[in-house]
Amino acid sequence: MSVTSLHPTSLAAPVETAVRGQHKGQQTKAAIIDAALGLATQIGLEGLSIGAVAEVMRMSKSGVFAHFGSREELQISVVREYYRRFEDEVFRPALAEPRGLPRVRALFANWMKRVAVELQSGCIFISGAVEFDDRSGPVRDALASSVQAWMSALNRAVQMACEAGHLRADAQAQQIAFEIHAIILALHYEARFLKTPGSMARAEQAFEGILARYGSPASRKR
Amino acid sequence: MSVTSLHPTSLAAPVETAVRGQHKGQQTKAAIIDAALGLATQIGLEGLSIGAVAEVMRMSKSGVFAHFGSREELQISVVREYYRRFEDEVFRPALAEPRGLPRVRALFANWMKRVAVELQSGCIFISGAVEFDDRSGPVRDALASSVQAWMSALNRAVQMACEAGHLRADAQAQQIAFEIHAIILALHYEARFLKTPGSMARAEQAFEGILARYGSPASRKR
DNA sequence: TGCAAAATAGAACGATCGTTCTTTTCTTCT
DNA sequence: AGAAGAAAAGAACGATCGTTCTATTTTGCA
Repeated sequence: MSVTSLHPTSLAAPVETAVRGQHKGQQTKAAIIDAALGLATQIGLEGLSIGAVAEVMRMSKSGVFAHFGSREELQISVVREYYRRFEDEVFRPALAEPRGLPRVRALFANWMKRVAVELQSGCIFISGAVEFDDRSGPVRDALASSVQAWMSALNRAVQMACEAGHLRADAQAQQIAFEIHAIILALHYEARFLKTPGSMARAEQAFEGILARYGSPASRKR
Repeated sequence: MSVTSLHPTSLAAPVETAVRGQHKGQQTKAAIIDAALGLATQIGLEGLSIGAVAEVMRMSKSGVFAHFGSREELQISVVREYYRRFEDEVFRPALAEPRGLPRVRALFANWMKRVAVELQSGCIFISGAVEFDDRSGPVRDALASSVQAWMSALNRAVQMACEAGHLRADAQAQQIAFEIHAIILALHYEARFLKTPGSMARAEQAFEGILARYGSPASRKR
């Protein structure tokens, strides 16, 4: 009798009330977004289904659904999380480098590092661009503004390199950023889809070519 | 009585037996592929559904289905048709130009022309690469081999330009082809998804930059 | 410890998908 | 013209999708 009154099994440990001050709902929501991001990098944002996420999470569909209220909101959360990680891995570490060419080099190097990992998993900014390029709505908006934010950060870094005299003063930052972006896209295409060997080295060489072409006359002498 | 015995409405005209020697089945199959290609360029190969094709064709789902036997076969037919048109519009006209730099320029110019049109419709070689990059099966194979065929044609043209002395003899054709491909991918991304103004001009400028960098010392003098 | 509130589960819905099977209509050839 | 065969329609299937609603369980706080 004393045993049954204690409800020993049904009363789970209170999980020390909170992990980093978060309530249970926010924790599992973060875990869901993490799982959904993993799925989305493989099968794309459009292929992302609530049922698949629920299976990975070992939850019910409605349990997952309740955290977002719609599939679109889940997709948007995934986009935002992806952007946050991209910022952490590619953009922020490069701020440790001095302005100008060193920072531009660091940005490209970090980007390449990330792509190297994504050759197995996939990049949402690339697959999403294809999936939403002639659609409209909040998912497309979240995706486009995330990419825009990153692209303009890259632009600023290149611009500073021009102003610092590391790149030709008359060079347009947008042109250089365009060509750097092009290299990453081609690397992704050839390595991930066509599985062409040596793509990483070709991307590196193409980047050096851009620097050589737009390098300032001063820096070209040495 | 004489009227009813004539079945005036149900007896359609025999369509003068054949159009260009093709039987009815092959005609409508070609029309279906054409409609499916139009849909696939907008919503992708994965989004292509038999029901949507049937609606465009004003046919029943099963009527469309019977021509292919499976959705995969329809997708493969679309890929092949797309390749055929790409060959006709981009590759074959460039063969009229003399080998070497003129032909490489023509290939790029034709490619740009096609992309300019595809900024409204979309490119299956790009969207398909994203959709099938970590999948396997006959659709992926058809897609990859089509792209490979085009890429190696581009490679050969660049190689001939090197051998003709129009480009540096020590330049690797694969590297140059990689960088040209990169420009097209970035143009597609920035113009079609981000809708960045001036992308076409940036792509042209990037191409000239490649030629300047890999131009042979001989041709650089003039 | 107990109670309100949050979180999750479960079942069901309408819709769409690819595919199969059967029946009807249209073509083609003799 | 009429028969044989191809082409298309129509209905139905199982599966999966996002979403809604209700019931149950779990959590957090007084």
